[in-house]
Amino acid sequence: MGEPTDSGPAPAAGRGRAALIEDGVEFDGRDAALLRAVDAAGSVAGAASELGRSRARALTRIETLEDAYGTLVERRRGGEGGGGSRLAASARDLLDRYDRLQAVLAATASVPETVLDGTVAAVDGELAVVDTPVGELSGLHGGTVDDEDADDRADGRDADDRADGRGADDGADGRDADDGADGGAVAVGDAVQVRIGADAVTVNDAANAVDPDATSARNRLAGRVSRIDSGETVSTVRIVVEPVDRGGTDDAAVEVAALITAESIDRLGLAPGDPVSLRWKATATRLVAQVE
Amino acid sequence: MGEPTDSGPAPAAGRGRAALIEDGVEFDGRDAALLRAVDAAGSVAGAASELGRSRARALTRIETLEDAYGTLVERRRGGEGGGGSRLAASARDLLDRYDRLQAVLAATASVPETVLDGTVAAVDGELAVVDTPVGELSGLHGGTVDDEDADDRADGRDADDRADGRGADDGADGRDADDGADGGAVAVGDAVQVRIGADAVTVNDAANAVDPDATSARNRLAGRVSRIDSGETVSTVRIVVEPVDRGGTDDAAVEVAALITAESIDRLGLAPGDPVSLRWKATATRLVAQVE
DNA sequence: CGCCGTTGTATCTATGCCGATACAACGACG
DNA sequence: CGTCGTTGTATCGGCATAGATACAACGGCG
Repeated sequence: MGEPTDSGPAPAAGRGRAALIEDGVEFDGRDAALLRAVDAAGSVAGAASELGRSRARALTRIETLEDAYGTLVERRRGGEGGGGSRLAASARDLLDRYDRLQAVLAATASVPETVLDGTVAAVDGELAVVDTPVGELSGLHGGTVDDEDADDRADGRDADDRADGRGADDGADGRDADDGADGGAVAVGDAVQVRIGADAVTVNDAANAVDPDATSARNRLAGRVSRIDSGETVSTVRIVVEPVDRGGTDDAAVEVAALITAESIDRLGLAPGDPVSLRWKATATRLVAQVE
Repeated sequence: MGEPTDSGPAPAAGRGRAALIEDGVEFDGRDAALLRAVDAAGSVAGAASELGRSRARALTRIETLEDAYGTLVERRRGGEGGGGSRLAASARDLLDRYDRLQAVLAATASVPETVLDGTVAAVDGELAVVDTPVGELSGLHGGTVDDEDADDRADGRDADDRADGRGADDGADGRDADDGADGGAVAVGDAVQVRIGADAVTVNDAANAVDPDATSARNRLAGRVSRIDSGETVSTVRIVVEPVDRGGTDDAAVEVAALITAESIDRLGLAPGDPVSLRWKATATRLVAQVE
């Protein structure tokens, strides 16, 4: 494809980069490109020359990956055409998984987010209630949902016949040192950031109140549309929410972003100034310990 | 803190690793740990010795980072205690941003997801309609929402007085080579994975139908609760959705995962076998090109 | 003024990863 | 049986990064 003069592991999405990790071995964009090239060329040698990188290195790299991720490439030497290599089914699953991670990263980089600073008011398991300028919001903290039986990873998949080589074994993954912000757990009184992805916020007609008991969306705010940044088919709607009076001095208006389709804007008849009701799930709200 | 015998950049979250990228310079867990150590020790020298790494390297690393991210550490030599270093406000913002990325990554690694294979039926801008075993679903493809004026990055922030050193300039970010799956754009007829995060799916009482015009959530499915994996305060509910009859042979049942709070389960009175209505936003649905 | 611990800066060395190269083993095919 | 292009395997050198070390500059403070 392009000129192979490029270096670097993987530019990936926007202003972030993500890689899978298993057993201490990273699987990054470079590895993904290698597997894809093997798939296309039908041989590791062909893939290496296509990518302009060393064949021997490519082979040892594949072996390193296979030590961590299991069989990825079925290699055969001798025979028709001198031999050749094909991707194992698990390699395709791995690539799919990598692409999904990449898509999620791209999404977090490109989808607007609302970040509110607050203090933890209550902690109950992996859920916490945070006191923010717009009132109490609840969200998730900590990395994992199910700590014990991890690797549960749902996967409805479907009628497709692919093997689901997902689980692997995980292997405890020793070192978890130096990340600073430990696991992500918070305690009452901690200063935290409340992150709300604009793609998680549902906009409702203010008049048409939904029966609160009929939905699992907990967080709720009322506000007025302040601005609509129209894209071709997707628009970012910003809603001004009046801060609650907490006696403090910090009573600036807060703007919450919501990403909705242009069609929905039409359907709801949204325009700046309109009163709307916002709603989003606690489980789509992430709590991040604040630096200071 | 721990013993500095560790190496490697940063194990980060679960089975993934992420880093920020600006101007070709990666900001990873190692850098985050360095900045945090500087903040704690009050000097780069102290931070380096605390982390068990070279002081000179730590300094040059900070300079490299500053070339890309702007001022991060205010250094002062001579004077009381011989000098010292303090984190600039933008460094705290950067750390917060890194932590948020980490949190999102950890979330995608630990939150169940539903992946459906389908084929693109229609593309309209960044939105696409995909034909899946359970009918047509719409979701986002491609990395960015606003391509032109990127770096728009909403940020309600709030009354806090922090400077928002977010925007930077981006700088086009040259190389976007070797990722294989280009940008993420799809075309009609493409085989794609439809990724639905369990934290995006809202569960509604089947009886209590919400006026479709009152919400911006587009995707809708009816099904029955098949299993509830209860966590302490957050549970994963799996809902079996009957496949639509498409004349094909692939008519296995599809299970969709939804992450909801235990409290919501109580409130809705959910139990296996109950009919429910699922709802989630098109903008919370990511389309990923399939490998083969 | 000298002490002190820090920030700057330069240089040498160790390490690890990658490309380059070379050679053996393999097995269908002509 | 020889050819062919591939998979294995080993070794060498280049290059980038990090650690180690050394020394100058700085500026409060005793």
